[in-house]
Amino acid sequence: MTLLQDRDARRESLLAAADLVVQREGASASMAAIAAEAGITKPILYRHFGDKSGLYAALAGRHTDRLLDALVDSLTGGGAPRVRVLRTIDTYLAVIGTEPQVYRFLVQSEEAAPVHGPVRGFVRRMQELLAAGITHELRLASDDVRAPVWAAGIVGLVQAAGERWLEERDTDRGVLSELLTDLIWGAYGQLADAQAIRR
Amino acid sequence: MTLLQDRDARRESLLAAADLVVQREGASASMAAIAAEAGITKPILYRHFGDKSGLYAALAGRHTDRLLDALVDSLTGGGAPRVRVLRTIDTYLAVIGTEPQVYRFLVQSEEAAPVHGPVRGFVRRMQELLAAGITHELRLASDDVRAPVWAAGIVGLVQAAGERWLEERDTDRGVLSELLTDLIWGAYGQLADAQAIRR
DNA sequence: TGAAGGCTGTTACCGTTGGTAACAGTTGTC
DNA sequence: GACAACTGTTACCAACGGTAACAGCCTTCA
Repeated sequence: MTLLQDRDARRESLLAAADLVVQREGASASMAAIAAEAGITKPILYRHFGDKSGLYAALAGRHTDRLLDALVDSLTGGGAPRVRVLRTIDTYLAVIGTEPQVYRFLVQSEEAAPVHGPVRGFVRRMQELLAAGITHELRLASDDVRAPVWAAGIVGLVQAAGERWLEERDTDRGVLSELLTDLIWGAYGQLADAQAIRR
Repeated sequence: MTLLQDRDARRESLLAAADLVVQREGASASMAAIAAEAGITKPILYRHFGDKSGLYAALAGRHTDRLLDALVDSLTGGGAPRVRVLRTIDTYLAVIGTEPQVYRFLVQSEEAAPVHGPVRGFVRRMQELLAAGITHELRLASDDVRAPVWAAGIVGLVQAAGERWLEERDTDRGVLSELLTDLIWGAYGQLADAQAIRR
């Protein structure tokens, strides 16, 4: 029992060290450097994470899980649909705006392929969540392709607008959240009116 | 003169060989393998492209330039704005649907960071093009942030929906193009009505 | 008590890869 | 015919991911 606790605690401390090195040296940080930061040697890292992609996946998963939790809370909290969407977008922007290095590690990281796995998983889960919400909210048929297409689109829209905002920072976060929500709501009406498209 | 021609022709043949190897072995192809495919040795590659990221950037740039040309043609061709947007989206989907390996090399390539440069350049040019078009079409003020935000969003929306479509292939291309155009048009109206947001 | 097994940690090594220095052949020029 | 410039090669280096083999330590059980 305490063994497992020790193992988990150790794993956490290793991830913390890896986080440090990645923030400092970028995603191309070497396993030896991470091991040195943690005060141990390479084989221990490999015993814990299998290989480099395992470590990076764990590192990324940690962040995506946290982000996903925050977004799910925002989306499933109280309020009218539009309020919930606005709140979710604002939460997303708040997180990436507060920790841009983490964001860059996750989506733009030069030379960090293993990260793609967790990130894709995160994006997919977000899409599924939205698609289910849309299907329910608009009372669409369960095989109407428009829900997943729209869900994928909205995720991409917010992600791209957020990335641009990170680079430019030419708007208040709240204003941007409102603008994006407005845009989405306009298209939302479009979706509600038209005919079903079965897959 | 003929020297430059030779050099360019050679460069092209090297890129073609690199293309082959990358399609076959993925983006983690080694420089030695590419050199072997081209029938020469490593230092020649390095003399032409500087380093690995130079080669990959050239390779990616080739594809993004081609794609950008096709999209610009579609977008600036004749027809009403909605027709031009529909045509552009359809062109995009046609290209990525026809050459999914190229698409994956460009945006999902495991372990091919240098590619991000050209791809980001491509995305940025596309965003600027759209932002200018929107500003002009809706007669927005040149410092209205909504145009670039919206442009970034629409690019992200189409990209994300396209990526999902590549994985699922659960709709006809034409139907998807129409659906995306409808969605965008709905938001477009939203944008036209609201107040300006100056940066 | 003491021997055996498993866990934690290390050193030292291997194979591959990106990248380069140094050298050889070839061709055009004065 | 010497010389410069270019094209090409071999042979090497450094760094990195990954692993085998060994050493100490703590628990467990006869």
